[in-house]
Amino acid sequence: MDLQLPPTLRQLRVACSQCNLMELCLPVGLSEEDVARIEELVGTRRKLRRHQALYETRMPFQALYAIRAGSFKTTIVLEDGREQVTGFQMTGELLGLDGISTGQHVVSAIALEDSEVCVIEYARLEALAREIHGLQAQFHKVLSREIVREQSVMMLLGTMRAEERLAAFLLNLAQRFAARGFSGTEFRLRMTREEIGSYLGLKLETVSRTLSHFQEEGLIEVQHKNIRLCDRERLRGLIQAPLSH
Amino acid sequence: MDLQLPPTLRQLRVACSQCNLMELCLPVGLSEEDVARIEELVGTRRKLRRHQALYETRMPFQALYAIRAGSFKTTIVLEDGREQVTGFQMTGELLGLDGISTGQHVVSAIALEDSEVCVIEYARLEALAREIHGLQAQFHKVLSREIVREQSVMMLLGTMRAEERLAAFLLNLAQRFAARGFSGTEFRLRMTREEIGSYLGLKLETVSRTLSHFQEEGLIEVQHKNIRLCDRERLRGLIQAPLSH
DNA sequence: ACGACAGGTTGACCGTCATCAACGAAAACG
DNA sequence: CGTTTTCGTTGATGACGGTCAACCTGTCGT
Repeated sequence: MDLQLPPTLRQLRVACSQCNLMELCLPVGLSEEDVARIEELVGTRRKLRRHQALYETRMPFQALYAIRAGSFKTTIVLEDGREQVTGFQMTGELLGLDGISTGQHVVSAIALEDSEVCVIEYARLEALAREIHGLQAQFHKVLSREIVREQSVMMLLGTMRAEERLAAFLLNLAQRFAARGFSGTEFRLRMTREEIGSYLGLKLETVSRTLSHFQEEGLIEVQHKNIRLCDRERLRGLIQAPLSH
Repeated sequence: MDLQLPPTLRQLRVACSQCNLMELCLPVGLSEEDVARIEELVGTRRKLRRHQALYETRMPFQALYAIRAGSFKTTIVLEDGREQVTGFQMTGELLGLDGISTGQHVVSAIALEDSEVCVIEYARLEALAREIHGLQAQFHKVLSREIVREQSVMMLLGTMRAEERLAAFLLNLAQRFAARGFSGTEFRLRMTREEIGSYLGLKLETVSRTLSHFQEEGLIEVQHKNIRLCDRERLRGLIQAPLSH
């Protein structure tokens, strides 16, 4: 599969207004008129193969990326080599927000499968946000939403037990798949057990064991990377009432 | 101590340009001219007693708050009552960023001591940010910095052991005190062991034990809430090389 | 299509930190 | 100013999840 598309195809820009991700991406809530104006934001698009880095720690920050197709993980590494997955991103979500702070990327973004992103040059985004109130508002919401998301991960890592973490993780994935028009009860994990564990502060063996355990309990069905949620309610119950504390 | 100041004193607005926190707060990097313009941002100030809430979960979001004096913790609670401290904030830092996303506050902000904040009406901030490029840039950096901070907490909670967490916590506090012109080697904790533990994903007993252990090792001196860092280098070393893994 | 390797599962054992408990000290309250 | 409550320390014990290891399966690359 060749990533170098012929020039004609390459120029063929899929306008935001034509994109089926509009409700999930930056243009949310903008008027038709404003959407037309922000289309100039997306200069180019970029394709990535599985395992390829969109950007890496310490690289200079210049652009944000909206995921058009595929999915990513973001990771941060300690000096001693320990690595942590800080998030999994799906279509419509924005990558690169961490770079704004210092002008250098803090995390690395790695494609979990062959993927494509829209490149949003940050300087242009700032300029347009000064002109289009709706864009500014939406961008701030995206930033704030990321703050909130990370807070709930902190909650998960700080207070939850392994079962609860996995349950919360699966339900979160399900909800995001559903928001994208896919099944919220049956889906395929794009990441390995080790990546899940890294995100949840668990070892891969614990992830594997806990998934098996969920299956024995009839909560889910697991077959490799294919997941099927059989009993959402009980899964949800797991989070709220860990062990009748 | 009366919180109701006489009207004259109440009106007496300490302008941003006169505030000694300028280098830590929103005006960072702005021209004198621009600073003059953003002074209209701070409509009022608000004093809080120890343990008083600046805002709480689910309260409608309307303003951000810049800490003028004192310090805060932000906490999030799960339905089952479990609580987690998501951050400790000091002078010059901004509170309320979590509310932008949904228009409701997600966390609660509680004063750790008698404190004072500048109220920054969010609508005004957005309007001014559209006019003053430097303010927009700075605000985005603040949002992004919070994202990055939370990522390093995720790293801490996900991969570090109790000793490492405490060491990282103390060094971070020290650095922030130093940035504010206070001693970076001797300071007073504003929070309880339980709050520290909640933030670090540990129980208060573990926090207490680990601090005692650090003291035995000659790394720090602890007396109640007073901390003195005796050997920053070895403390730092603890984080990078946990147990020669 | 085949082989090599990454990814996943399961078991046995062990370490870190949580839990329960008792005590002591400081600080907040009237 | 004394009393009560909150906060902190330390000890004993145990559980949860980490570690090490063996084995299996699917997938990727050639």
